[in-house]
Amino acid sequence: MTDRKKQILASSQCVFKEKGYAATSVRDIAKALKMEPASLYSHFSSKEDILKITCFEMAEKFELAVKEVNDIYFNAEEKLRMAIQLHVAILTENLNSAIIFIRDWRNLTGQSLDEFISKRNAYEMGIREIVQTGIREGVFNETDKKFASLTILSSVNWIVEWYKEDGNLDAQEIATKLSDFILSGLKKAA
Amino acid sequence: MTDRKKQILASSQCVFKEKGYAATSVRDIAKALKMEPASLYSHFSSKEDILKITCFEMAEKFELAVKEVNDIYFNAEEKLRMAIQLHVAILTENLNSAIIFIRDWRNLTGQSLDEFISKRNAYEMGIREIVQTGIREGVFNETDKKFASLTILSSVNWIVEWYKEDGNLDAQEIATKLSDFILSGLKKAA
DNA sequence: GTCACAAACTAACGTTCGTTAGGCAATAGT
DNA sequence: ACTATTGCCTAACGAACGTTAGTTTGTGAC
Repeated sequence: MTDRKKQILASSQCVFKEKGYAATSVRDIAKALKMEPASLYSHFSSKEDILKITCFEMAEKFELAVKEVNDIYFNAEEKLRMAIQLHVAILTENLNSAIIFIRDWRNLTGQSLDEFISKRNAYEMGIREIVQTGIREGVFNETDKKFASLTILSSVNWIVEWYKEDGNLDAQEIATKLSDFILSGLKKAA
Repeated sequence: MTDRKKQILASSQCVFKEKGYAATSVRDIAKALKMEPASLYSHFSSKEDILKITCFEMAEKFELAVKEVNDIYFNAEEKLRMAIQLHVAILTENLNSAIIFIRDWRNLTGQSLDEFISKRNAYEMGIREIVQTGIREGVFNETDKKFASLTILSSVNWIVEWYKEDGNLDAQEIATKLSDFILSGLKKAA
């Protein structure tokens, strides 16, 4: 990928973040780059191409993260904390793409959509297995594994809705707080 | 609101749920109702009118729910459990609208958008106050209140992504599980 | 029977959409 | 110096968009 292509990609993602993929026109993207709409097609084959690249680049990052966690860390709490930390890091370091990954992937069509969904499911299964490991090890409460992993992922993903780069919480702090919350809950130990 | 208008509204919401508001055309809605696009304008002034009604009807339900909780329930854990239960009930009983409420409100414009955001913020503040009460009462851990309430809301809202009416969990069960998870976390008490 | 009204229709408006065709200027390789 | 390639341009395509105007149809009230 050329530098120019990366630059156009980043700018597109910025516009998508603001208006959403479906409500953003190719002309909006071009305007943000101060170029003509038609010129975009020297770099991308279609508007959906931009969405596709964005979604799959993010999917790959998450795929690598879950692999890393499973390769290196041994006990379940450690694994879960690390998975959350990596997840938060990916989201915050790629905030525009992350929002598109979470919010706009539905606009993919055909085979891309199917492939994306299966990658998403694979990642979710990765998290679910960590939860399962914890239960097997006796350190997590027996619980509905699917339910628990969906709840974990939802609270992690939601940070893209309020995270600001110049806010008072950095990614590491967020990950720690989130992990504490997920592991220990709100209620004071009796 | 006439029955026919309600019917058209419900059908529109169903189409919006599938494709998203921005990607849905007035012609898509009309086709689902087996009527002509122009006929919709006997009932609604614009496509955005449908979105507006949907979002604000949902906002009102949530507004009433938080009021009810604050009027009736006294201790913080009870309040939080009830708020979650009502929230889940609203989502599951109005699944199509709920998805639009959560996902598509950004497509509102002008004053409607501002008003919607302020209603949303008010609701979030209601939840935050419940958390605050719990901390004051000494039953919740001292924590970042904003962070905690956002995390709670995110995990509750995410159920619209996977909840199926014919699934094996009903709304009450989901609310209980979610409350348990939020209050006690994943980790076994030491 | 006719009047009023609601709710649907047909037809079309002007705009915006994603995309393509074809050309022009600059740059790099030989 | 010539050629190929890259990256942008202008112009425009056909399709789809949200919406409006004006008309017809069906229904209930008097």
